[in-house]
Amino acid sequence: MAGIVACAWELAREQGIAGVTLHGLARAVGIRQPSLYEYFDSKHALYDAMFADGNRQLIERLNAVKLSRDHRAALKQILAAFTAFALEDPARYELLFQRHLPGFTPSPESYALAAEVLNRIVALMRAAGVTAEGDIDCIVAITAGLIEAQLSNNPGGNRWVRHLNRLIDLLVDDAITRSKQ
Amino acid sequence: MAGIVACAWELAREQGIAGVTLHGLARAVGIRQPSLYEYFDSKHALYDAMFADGNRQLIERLNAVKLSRDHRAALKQILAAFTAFALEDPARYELLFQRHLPGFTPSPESYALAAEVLNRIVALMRAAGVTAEGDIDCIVAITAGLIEAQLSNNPGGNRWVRHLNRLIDLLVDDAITRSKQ
DNA sequence: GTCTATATTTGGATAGAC
DNA sequence: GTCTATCCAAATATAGAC
Repeated sequence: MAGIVACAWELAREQGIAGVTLHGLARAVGIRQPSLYEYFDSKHALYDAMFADGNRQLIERLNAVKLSRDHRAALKQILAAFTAFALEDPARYELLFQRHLPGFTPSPESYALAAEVLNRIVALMRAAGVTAEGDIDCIVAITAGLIEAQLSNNPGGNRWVRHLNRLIDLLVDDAITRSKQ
Repeated sequence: MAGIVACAWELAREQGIAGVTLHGLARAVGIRQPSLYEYFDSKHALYDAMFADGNRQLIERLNAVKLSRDHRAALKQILAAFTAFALEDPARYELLFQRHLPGFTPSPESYALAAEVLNRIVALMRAAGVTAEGDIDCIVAITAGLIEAQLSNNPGGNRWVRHLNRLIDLLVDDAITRSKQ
C-alpha cells in the first residue's frame, strides 16, 4: 500500500501527476490493473492517498527544521523549507497546491493535513509580527507566485525564488509598520 | 472561423479549458465533429487559435487604458487592467498563462502576441523606475501570485487582488531605492 | 464544406474464477 | 489478493461520399 503510493509518486515525477494512470501504475508495481482496486476504490481514492502522503512528507520536512529563536528568521527558514519542498518535485506540488485534476477534491481527513501545514506557517508569521489577515494573505500569495514562476519558467533554477527573503523582509516590515498605527 | 473560436471560449467558460472537446464544440457550433477539421488541423491548432485570440483580446484591453502621465500610476493602471482581464475569465487565463494542457505549446506566431503583452507591461515598469531584471521578475510573480490565489480560493471576490496596488508601491519604492545605490 | 461511418487509443471500472 | 476477460465511455483522427 505504502509501496504503491511511492510507486505512484515515481510515475508522477516522470510523467506529471495527470500521467499517472491505473494501467501504468499497475505495470510499475508489477501487478494487473484490476488488482489495484483491492487497495483503492477509485482513481480519486489513489489521488487522495497521494495527497495525504505528500502532506505528511511536507509536515515531516517542516518538523525537521531547527527554527531560529528570532521569529523573522524562523519564518524565513520555514518558507525556505516549503519552497525547497515545492521545487524538488513539481508533480507533488501540483497535486498538493494546484487544482489541475478535474473533479478531485481531497477528503476531509486529507485536507486536515494540508490545513495543518498552513496553520504551522501562519503561526510563524504571527510570531514575526504579521497578524492582519491581509498581510498573511500577501505573504502566502507572494511565496506561491515565486514558486510557480520558478516552476513554469525555469524549473531547477532559482531566478525567481532567490528573491523570497527580500520580499519577506519587505512585507514583514510593512505589516509591522501598519499594525502599529 | 472567428465564430467557432468564440464558441470555444463560451464552452471553456462553462466547463473549463480542458472541457473543450471537438465533439462538444461541433455540437455547440451546429456542425458535426469531423467538419471542424476543415478549420483546424488538430485539437492543438484549435488551442493555438484560442491562445492567439485571447492575447489579441488582452492587447486590445490594454490599449483601451487611458494611461496616466504619472509613470507609477500608469503601471498600476495596466496591472489592474491585466488583473481584471484575468479574473473575468478563469479559463482564458488558464490557457494564456498557466501550463495545464498536456503537450500544447503555442506556435511562434501566437507566442509573439504573448511576448508583446509582457513587453508592454515591462516598458511601464521601466518607466516607473523598475529597471533591474530581478525587480521586474518580482512584480510579475507577485501579480500572478495574487491572481492565482484569488482564482483558486475565491473566484469572483477580491480578497487577494485588492492588495495589488499596495504591493506595487512597496516593490517600486524598494526597487528605486536599490537602483540608486 | 459538410456529412456518415469508422478506426484507434486510452483509461476507468466490474464480473467472476482461482 | 490476484488474475483473465470484458465492458464502457470519451475523444482524436481519417476515409470517402455528396
